[in-house]
Amino acid sequence: MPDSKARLQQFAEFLSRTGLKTTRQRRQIVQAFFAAGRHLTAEQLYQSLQDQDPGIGLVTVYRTLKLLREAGLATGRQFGDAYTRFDPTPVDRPHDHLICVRCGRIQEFQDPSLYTLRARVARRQGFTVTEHRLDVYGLCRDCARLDRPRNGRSPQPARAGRA
Amino acid sequence: MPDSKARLQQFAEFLSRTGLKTTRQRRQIVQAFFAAGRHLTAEQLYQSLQDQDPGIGLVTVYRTLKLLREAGLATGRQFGDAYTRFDPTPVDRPHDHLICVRCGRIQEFQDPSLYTLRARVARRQGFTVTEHRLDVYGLCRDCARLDRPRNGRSPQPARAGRA
DNA sequence: TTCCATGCAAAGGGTTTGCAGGTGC
DNA sequence: GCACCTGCAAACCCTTTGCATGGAA
Repeated sequence: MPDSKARLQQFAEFLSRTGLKTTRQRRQIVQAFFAAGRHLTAEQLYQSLQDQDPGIGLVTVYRTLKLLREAGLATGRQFGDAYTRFDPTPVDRPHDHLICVRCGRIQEFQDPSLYTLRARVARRQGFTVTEHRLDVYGLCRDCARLDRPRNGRSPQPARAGRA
Repeated sequence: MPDSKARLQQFAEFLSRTGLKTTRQRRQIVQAFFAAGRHLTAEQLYQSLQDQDPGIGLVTVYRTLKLLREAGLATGRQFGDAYTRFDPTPVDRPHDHLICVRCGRIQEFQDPSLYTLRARVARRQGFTVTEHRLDVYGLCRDCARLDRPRNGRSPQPARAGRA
């Protein structure tokens, strides 16, 4: 949670600029969002707020996340399960994801050469790139280790259901 | 639709191997699926079948697509809208996607250096890669052209709602 | 003749919307 | 005080499931 203050500020400005209001709920949701880890679902964010203020509805969380996206401060992604997961934007550094198909763990990585590739592909196809998303699927170190000796299935199964 | 005969054959084998039955509906759905373009939604596949046989239900299309996935002959992807889109598998060549955020058009590309990148990233993070998925978002040639002179919004808006 | 398959209708499940009462500004 | 907000419940929408009838083997 580096410059979450600045982010809160940005959101407040977005609200007043758009003629919207700063409410207790929005403040808390946005604060919790920037303080939390990445890849949160609306439900998870909602849960994390219940402790400090049970009077915040899931619906308001959804609505606030929508505003955050409109403000350019959040991005939504889907990783194959039914949920939309949210990240702060602009993210501290652009990154992509490694997803363990066994335990559902999500690791991040960045590789600059991806931008070269992206530009090359776009040029060839007459496309103007604005963004991309790369998901790499496989087994994380722990799950790969468990897989090699034939161990039953172990780590927590992901709720996911990739094709 | 190169070896769609072979694919039909594979599916028939899968069915009998699993103790399932080859029905008129399954034959038609699978045939239409392999004959059709890529990235079809269940609904689109269903529509394309209505002409030749109105007696095929959407539910059966869903069920058959599920079987195709279990047989390893189809893959499902989500591109940011609510629908799951289906591709024949193993695909003629591995490919990734360029998605126009304006008109929803989907182009394909392949770039071998992606595999190098993927391997490098995995090695660094102790990950064992099985597959990946790269979606590049932006404007296709036509939409970019329409965007430059300030033209209202034009081409068919995607039903999508990316973050 | 035995299961499996189909189609309809209804249920699931994440997300959005309508509405009546609250609350920033 | 006028909009905008909130929370609840209900609606949405794609997809799946229950059930009674039909059909492959």
